[in-house]
Amino acid sequence: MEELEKRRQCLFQTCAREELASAPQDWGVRLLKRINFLPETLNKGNGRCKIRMEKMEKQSNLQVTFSRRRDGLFKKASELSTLCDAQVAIVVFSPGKKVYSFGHPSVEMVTDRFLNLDAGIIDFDSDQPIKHQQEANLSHLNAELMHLEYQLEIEKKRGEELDQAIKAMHVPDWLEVPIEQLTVKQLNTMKDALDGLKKKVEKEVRLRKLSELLSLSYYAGGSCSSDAGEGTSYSKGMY
Amino acid sequence: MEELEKRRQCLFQTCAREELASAPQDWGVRLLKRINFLPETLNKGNGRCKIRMEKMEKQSNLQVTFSRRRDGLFKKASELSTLCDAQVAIVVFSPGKKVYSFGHPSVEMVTDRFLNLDAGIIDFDSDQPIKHQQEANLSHLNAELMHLEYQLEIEKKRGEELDQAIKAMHVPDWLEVPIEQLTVKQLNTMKDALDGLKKKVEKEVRLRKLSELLSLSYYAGGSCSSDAGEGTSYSKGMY
DNA sequence: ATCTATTAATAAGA
DNA sequence: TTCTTATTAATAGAT
Repeated sequence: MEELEKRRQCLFQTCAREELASAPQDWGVRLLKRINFLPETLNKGNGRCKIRMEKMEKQSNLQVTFSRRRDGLFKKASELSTLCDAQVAIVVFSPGKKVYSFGHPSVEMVTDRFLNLDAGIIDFDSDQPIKHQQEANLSHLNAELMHLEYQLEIEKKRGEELDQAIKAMHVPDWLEVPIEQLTVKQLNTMKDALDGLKKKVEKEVRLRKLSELLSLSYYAGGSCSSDAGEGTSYSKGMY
Repeated sequence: MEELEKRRQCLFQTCAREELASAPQDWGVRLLKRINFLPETLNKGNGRCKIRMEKMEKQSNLQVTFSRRRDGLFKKASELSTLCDAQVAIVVFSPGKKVYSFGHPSVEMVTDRFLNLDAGIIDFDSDQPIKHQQEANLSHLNAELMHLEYQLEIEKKRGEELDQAIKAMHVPDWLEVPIEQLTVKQLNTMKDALDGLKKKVEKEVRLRKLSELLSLSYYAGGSCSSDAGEGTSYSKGMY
């Protein structure tokens, strides 16, 4: 087929260029991705897109995303319990007030165990059940704190590294924007703008390279496959 | 380099074979994957392998897998709560008897809600001081969390207002650069710079969220974290 | 803990 | 809801 032949040509030529000199381990995949990328018309369907980690606004998307991710979460939990012989319980309330739960061996079993740990053994004649409760709560909070402090440490470290990297790269003057004076929302907006510009730049680069080769335009048809499957105690209720 | 040459040869030969005749949409990626596969010596490291969904036998692997998947599970839960504004609680017991939990807004809050649904309304009669105490503690924690969420709400609202303002200003001038007049090299440099700046912005966002939560939390410098975190509590304890 | 290569999850659209 | 496609994200195994 001639479309195939065109692709071959394109591949050969690009492959013969010097950009492979520094061949990383996944050079092939990168190269082919780039090639597949070139003709805009080649991509017919929309694939998965990156999303921002914040509340979704569109109700329709939110609904379907909630379903998908809830299922995914329960699947992960199922796998964890299977692979590692762990007990897991999950309870999820959707914004629409529906409740979903997953439990291995059962939600009640796990939460019971957890609550008993958390509240201490409730002795019926002790004169200080309160203390038990408080201590349990305290150690719980302490554990939480330690974890959070650890996370903070990580963040700081990473931040410093990034600062170093940026300093080392001599950012052009026009990129110097007083980030510190912006709000989070502004920063997000800026990030989007940067993404857009970056894509623009990348596209320009691709077009430049392509114009040196040939002006090929083709389209593609194709298929894919998927799989799924699992089964564990999986309850879903509505209230 | 001769390794590169080997790869090229391999690519050319395979590319000339007939197996591409039925070229699917991702033919390139598949092809290159297969090629990377061919010469064993070209694969430096081992990548992810498929695993069977059954109890892992090797203790060493089990331990690390448990950690990874637990983290992954909590991350997914965090994302679910952030994206879909859902309440999520997870409790996990490792085979080693350690307990880990995740909750948004807190494990107690969600399990409470769940148990109340499950068992009906708790009697508020005063013949059970223990219950009273527990409820008092819980309501204390709950109040705290509600406060946090309220603050976040305010912050979000303010952010949206600012976002509107920004949109009204259009894209800043410094983003308008005459791409068409640059060389490929300049474009690449620019791309790198954009990447750097983007990372910087993302980092700033993270730090903002972090410091915001830090200043809100009144437990001895407690903090929260992670790129999805917001008001999510993330606890890990040992008993 | 890090790295790499692979599998798995999933955002959009129909 | 379910299917498809194209990407991003998670993670198994080795270092």
